[in-house]
Amino acid sequence: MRALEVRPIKQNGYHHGNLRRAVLDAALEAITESGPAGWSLRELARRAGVSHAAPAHHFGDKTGLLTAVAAEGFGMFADALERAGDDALEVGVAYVRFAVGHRPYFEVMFRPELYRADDPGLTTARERAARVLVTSSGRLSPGPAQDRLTTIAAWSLVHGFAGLWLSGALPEAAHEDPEVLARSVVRLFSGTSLPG
Amino acid sequence: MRALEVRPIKQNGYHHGNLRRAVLDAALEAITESGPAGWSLRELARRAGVSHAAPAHHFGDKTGLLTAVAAEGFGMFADALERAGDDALEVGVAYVRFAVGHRPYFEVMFRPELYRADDPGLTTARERAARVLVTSSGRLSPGPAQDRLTTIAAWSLVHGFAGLWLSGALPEAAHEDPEVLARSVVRLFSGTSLPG
DNA sequence: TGTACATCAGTGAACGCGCGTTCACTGATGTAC
DNA sequence: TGTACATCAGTGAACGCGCGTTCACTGATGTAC
Repeated sequence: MRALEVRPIKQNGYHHGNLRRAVLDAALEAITESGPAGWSLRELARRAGVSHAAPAHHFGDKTGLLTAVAAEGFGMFADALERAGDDALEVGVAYVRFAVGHRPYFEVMFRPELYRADDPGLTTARERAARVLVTSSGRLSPGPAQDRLTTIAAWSLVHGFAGLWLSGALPEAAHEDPEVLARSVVRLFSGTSLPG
Repeated sequence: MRALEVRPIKQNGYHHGNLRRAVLDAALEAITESGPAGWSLRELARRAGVSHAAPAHHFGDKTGLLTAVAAEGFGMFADALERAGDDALEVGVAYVRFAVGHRPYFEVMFRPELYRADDPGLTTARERAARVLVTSSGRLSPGPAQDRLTTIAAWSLVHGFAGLWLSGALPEAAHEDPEVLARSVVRLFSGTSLPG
């Protein structure tokens, strides 16, 4: 499952050239509108303007397609966290930014029952993301014995904030910038909160 | 949608007596196995041993059924949080305990796109639960200006922990008691963490 | 440069199946008298 | 206590539809010579 593979775009009758990408994009669109379960392979084919058998040709079945989505998502996610560096605050904010900015990916990534969690590319990217979380949160730990708890707490905090935001459970915050709010929340947690 | 209504059980041919409850229980079972989207009304009818038209008779459609599940879930959830009292630690632990112990309810409750979020009974119960969260977390706030942030942070923490636990994202914790681990995590957050 | 051929991405017709919905019907229950 | 009737929960046959899957086919591309 080489999710990030990009092929040259050619649109001449047979040999679409980028059908795999087109179906993935249709899937992301459909997930945005109806969630990871509210559509069929035939609907994706319709959206992508290809024959109804084409998605199965590339991905086998829905699970294969969602595995590709999750793998691509974890790759982008790991990149985003790594770009945030070693600082726990920035990594936390990047976590939320990714979830809000790449909602269809995020919605699939943390529902492993939707895809094949043992996909090698996916696993590698997920571990890469986890490494950033462990490293950055470690610096918040009051002592080595609390390292693991601190990582779990920091991860829970940003993951929960993202989930609550995405589900609309924070209605009073609907018109705030989620990134700004997340920054305040993480700052409060990490004990460097400023008054006001 | 009076989700908590209980009728006398009578099992004599026509007039099942508790068909509504039977279909709801079948739905909870199906959600446990396949998530909130991986089944049909006809499958629930088969599970409950009633005619295939019966679920629609009671709930209209899938959305109606999931509204009943969410309403019942929020009712139980609010009860559980209220039982935990004013203490933020105990409320946080009760939050996680509910999520882990009533997974199919929890999985529906925080996906409002699955149900009619304006259902009156549901709304009332949800607000009741929110009140407990606001009240208990307020006692952790460093000052009135941080009350709201503190509530969001505390809520995010336990919500995120529950989500990560349920999705299996904390594999190294798979054999620990989620309630014990949650207690440690919340304790760390609330600044009363004990060494070890 | 030209021809023959293997490969394989993508097509589209055909299939059987489970779905939600409709609707006339059944029969248990409660109530009126 | 007995009878007639209205109500309505639940049934089951029938429907049209979209689904995933299969499979013979098409035609663009790359390669060998």
